[in-house]
Amino acid sequence: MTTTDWLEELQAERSRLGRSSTAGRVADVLRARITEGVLVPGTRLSEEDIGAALGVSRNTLREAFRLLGHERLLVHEFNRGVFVRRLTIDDVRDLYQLRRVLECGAVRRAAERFAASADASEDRFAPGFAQRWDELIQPIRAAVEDAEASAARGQWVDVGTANMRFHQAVSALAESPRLEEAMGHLLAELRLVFHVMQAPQAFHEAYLVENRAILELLTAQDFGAAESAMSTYLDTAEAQLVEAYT
Amino acid sequence: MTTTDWLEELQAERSRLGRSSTAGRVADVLRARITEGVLVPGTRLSEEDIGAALGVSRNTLREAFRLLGHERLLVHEFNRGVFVRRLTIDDVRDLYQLRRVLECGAVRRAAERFAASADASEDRFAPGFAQRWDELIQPIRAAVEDAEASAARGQWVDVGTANMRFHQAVSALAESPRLEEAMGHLLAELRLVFHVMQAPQAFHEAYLVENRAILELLTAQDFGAAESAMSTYLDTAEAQLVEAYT
DNA sequence: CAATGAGGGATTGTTCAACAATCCGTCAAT
DNA sequence: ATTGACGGATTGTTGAACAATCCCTCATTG
Repeated sequence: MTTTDWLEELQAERSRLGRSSTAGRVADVLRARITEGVLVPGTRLSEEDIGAALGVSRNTLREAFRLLGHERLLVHEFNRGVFVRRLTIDDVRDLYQLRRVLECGAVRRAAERFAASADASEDRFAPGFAQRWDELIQPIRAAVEDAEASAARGQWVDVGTANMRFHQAVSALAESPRLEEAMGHLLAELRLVFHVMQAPQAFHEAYLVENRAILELLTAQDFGAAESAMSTYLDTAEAQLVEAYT
Repeated sequence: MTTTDWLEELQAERSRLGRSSTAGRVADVLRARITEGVLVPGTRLSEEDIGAALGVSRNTLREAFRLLGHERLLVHEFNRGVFVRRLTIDDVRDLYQLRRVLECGAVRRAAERFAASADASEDRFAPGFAQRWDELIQPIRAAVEDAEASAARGQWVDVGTANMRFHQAVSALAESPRLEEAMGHLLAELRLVFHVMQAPQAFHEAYLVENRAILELLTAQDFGAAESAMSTYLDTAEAQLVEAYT
């Protein structure tokens, strides 16, 4: 192990160090409450009350609000305060429009890079993409298996989070930090919709087999079929969600 | 013109009303300075100095910093201050990776919706997409013509901004507010790279004909060719930029 | 001469208190 | 039922204050 290896390992842990901002931690707490569904969409977050409850100043709290506002979990109305975002049907449609672009795009990028690294002539992109394929889809496989295990135990909220992790892992195939972050924000926003839905079992159960199918297609390196499977998945999910949302 | 029409028009102008936040305006000023290239990447933005220069309090200024930090124009290093973002080569590659997904994805979405609204059976998406096609590509045409006019006048910075508007307009084909916003942030980030480049003429001139070609393909409703043309465009642009950045 | 360690000035992180601006509900008037 | 005015409550913004941290300098040490 050379010196540079040590430094790279340390650099990977740096993110854990710089995390010590009060506003950031406050944002973490609020984000958890929102994604858990404790803070229902539409509720107003009073600066004074929450500041007193968390023991932080109004200024610091406002910093945290800005953070969550940019993640679209809160909306900030001037001179009125911040509210937990309430998504409209158009928002849901837009989110799925973007999911189509991001998730199918990630699969497509993976396919192109796989092909580019298969014939060794053109490896302009990350080297050895095809050789690393088994590791690359490992997180996807883990998410699918977690979802199936949780379903067997009847823990449907865990199925939901595992399902989210599945899609996050698929988007990670593009190996683009910005795409991955955009996908993370998108899924956090979608959670706001899922919480207003009843019957999580019927909703999540149907997607178990679809996720498994997409995983097998990716394992078989059949990218075209995987992309179209993802596309139809998103079509049905959007239709189901839009219907349940009215 | 019925009453509901009036209300919809007013609602469209609401965004112009709520814009009166001091932090937001400060962010606008700083954003302009950054995208103009006056604030060179790497420079530190002192809270005290800028606060005094703009006549705003430190707290308000920090809110503006946070806004621009979320747009990735500034980086915030704990206990050290905020700096104009300095992009690495990996950042440039990632930005183009995301451009491929977003811009090609937007063209693809447009193609799918065009086909869906062409056979009137399935118009689940926005109605009459194919009928509105001429209006939809109008902003793209305007951007191309502006770029050509500015090039004829030798105003190469205007060519650059028109070029940006071209790609923004292409991404707008998906009619997804979130995709459009993501594209806007992406292009603002890319401006940081363009400013460190010399010879704007040689850089932008080559893309005039390519943009025109993509426009003509879109006009002819040849979506497949338009998407692949955009893809090769991004390939060459990325290669050129990566080379110039070393 | 290189490396280490202590000191000090400058900048940021966070809090607090205060005032102006704005919103919202209530109530009276027409 | 609509309009207008009033008052309480909340947010927007500021200025000051103190603690925490960083960065530069310089002396020490081997």
